[in-house]
Amino acid sequence: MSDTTPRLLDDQLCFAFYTASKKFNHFYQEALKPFHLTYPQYITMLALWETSPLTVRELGQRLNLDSGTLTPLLKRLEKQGWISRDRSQKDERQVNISLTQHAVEQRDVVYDHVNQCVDILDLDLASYDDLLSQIHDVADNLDDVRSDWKIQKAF
Amino acid sequence: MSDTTPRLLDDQLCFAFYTASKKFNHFYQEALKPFHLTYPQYITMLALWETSPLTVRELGQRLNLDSGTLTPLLKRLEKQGWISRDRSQKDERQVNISLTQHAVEQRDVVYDHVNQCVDILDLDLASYDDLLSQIHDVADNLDDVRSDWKIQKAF
DNA sequence: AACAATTAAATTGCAAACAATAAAGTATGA
DNA sequence: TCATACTTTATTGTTTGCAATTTAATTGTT
Repeated sequence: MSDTTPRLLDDQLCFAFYTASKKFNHFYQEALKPFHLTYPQYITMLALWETSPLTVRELGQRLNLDSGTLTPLLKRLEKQGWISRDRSQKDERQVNISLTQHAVEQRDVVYDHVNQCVDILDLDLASYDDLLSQIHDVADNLDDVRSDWKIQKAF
Repeated sequence: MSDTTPRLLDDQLCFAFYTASKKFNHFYQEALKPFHLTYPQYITMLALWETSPLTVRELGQRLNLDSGTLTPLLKRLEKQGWISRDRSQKDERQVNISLTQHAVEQRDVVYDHVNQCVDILDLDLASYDDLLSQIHDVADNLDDVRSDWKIQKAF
């Protein structure tokens, strides 16, 4: 992998991910317009439609986001009537995020609409899952390096 | 591709890109610490190390960023001594971005250090380029859809 | 019980990202 | 020439994203 000649911008894996991620964002932003949801709000809803309620911490682990990002995002989702935020009775530190009736009802409507948009992308299932696993591999590698650094720092 | 059962969060291509892109961001953020560059600042420098000077518009086309993002970012790069911003004489609307002497001198230093970090990722060249082209394909698909929507809107 | 250590969420501050708009220069056409 | 359209950059406002810190609650230890 090492090489003396620098890779051009377009040959950089990081830049491909950076660009593709932004384009996905635009794509979903457009697809989600009827529901007034941003993409980060949408994946938050996806996580909650899978499992609900979840604490802020659990959501954060699921989405790789910290409370600094989630707290204001969740306040917006609450204001728009998608979720409710309630301090846990058992442990007052925790805040439980649950779906509103509206969110439960809209689940399939949102899903159908978004999937209809995704279908336009015309990706076939085999290469989709293949690509997915390659991306997960890279992401795992990046995790490993991060923890390596942490170890290095610790000593 | 169409399916009645909703894909779970972890099976969504968009989420894989979203997550991987953030992890790359962390990775480079760490690697670039010695130079006090953020990742978006770094790719801006990469573009300029390839070709310089560039107008703000040309940089924006290269990086898929608009002036709302670039103007403040470039002001920060200027303040830190990496670039200079000068109104074009020929066309007063344009601002030429050029490298400082410091930036020219640091190019290889930055490159060597970052590449050394990337080597830790341990990606082999064959799958790297293969993955790269798959990602470009997906990104191109997303572009097409966006332009389709524009056409739909126009009528 | 009383203290410290840990944990969860919120807050603060900064850098992106982008839509929408404004401001200023340039090009075009009557 | 003059008015209009277009282009380029800058500005404003909103949402993310994250590091660092704060606040409050819980757990552990003596």
